Amino acid sequence: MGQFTNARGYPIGQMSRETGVNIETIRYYERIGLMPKPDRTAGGNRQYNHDQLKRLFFIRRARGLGFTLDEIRGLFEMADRQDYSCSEVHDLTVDHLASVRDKIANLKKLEKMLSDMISQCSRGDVPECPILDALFEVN
Amino acid sequence: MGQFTNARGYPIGQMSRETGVNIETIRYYERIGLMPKPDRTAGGNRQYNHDQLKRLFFIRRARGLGFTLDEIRGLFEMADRQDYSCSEVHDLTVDHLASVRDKIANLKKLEKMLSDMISQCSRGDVPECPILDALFEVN
DNA sequence: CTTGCATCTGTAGCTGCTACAGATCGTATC
DNA sequence: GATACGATCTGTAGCAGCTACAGATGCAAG
Repeated sequence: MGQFTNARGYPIGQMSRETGVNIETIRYYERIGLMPKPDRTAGGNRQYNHDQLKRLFFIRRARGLGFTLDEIRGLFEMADRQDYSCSEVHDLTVDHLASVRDKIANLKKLEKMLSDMISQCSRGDVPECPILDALFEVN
Repeated sequence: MGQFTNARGYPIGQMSRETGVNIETIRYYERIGLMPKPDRTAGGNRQYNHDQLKRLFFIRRARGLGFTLDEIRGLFEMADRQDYSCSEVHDLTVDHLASVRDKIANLKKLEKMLSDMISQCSRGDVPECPILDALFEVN
């Protein structure tokens, strides 16, 4: 970060490069009210400030952790209230963790079913395939 | 299954009840060409046959295993060709298994990050929250 | 002044459904 | 035959969370 470079704010392309969030996605976040409407140049281009950069980083990290946009909105509301309580954030995160664990459990079941099916398969160039049979079975 | 009940085919509601696939979803599958266009009564209601019931079961099972609709289309194409080879099915399934394992691995990383964040949290009614801090950190 | 990339708005598409509204079908009962 | 009532019909729009255009401008360097 140069010392004078951002006196007039960051254009959207720089926001994108620094956070790794796609330009179209940044505009999308603005449209749905997750990012604030930034200042504009005389010509109409967006000019972001440092707080907005931090906010976008936050969104990106939270998305990376699998929070939905609505959950992120909730986190911002808590953070924006001066009196938010840490335990609300805690609870939201615990809920999210539970849903992640749930997904893991389901995927593991899947994994077992798929690998069982695969191990039944002789892999020959024949028209009898135990995998297709398993899927076609009516009972 | 009664012996005469389906002489004239299954109406969509029965297809739905037997397979557990939502009526709207069955019509959706038809629209995207995953289910064939069924016969119609004089009045225009859909009348399905047993093959179509099997096909819908197949879709439902494959969806349950996390195959995408496109992958299922691929499986049907293989099954519909008289000369499909079992090893193509095998390979598609192996690929799918790999993507399931990949998802599991990613979710496990997530799980660890979330549970670490949670264990940092004292849960107090204070405005310093290590969870929010972790998300807001710029570096 | 021109070149040329960056950005703009607006809209449509993606996956896999789901949810209407408003009309018609089909069957049982009177 | 009339009527009632659930099942089904078509068509369209919505959900999450983006992504991908088209066609018009902005802006900075040479």
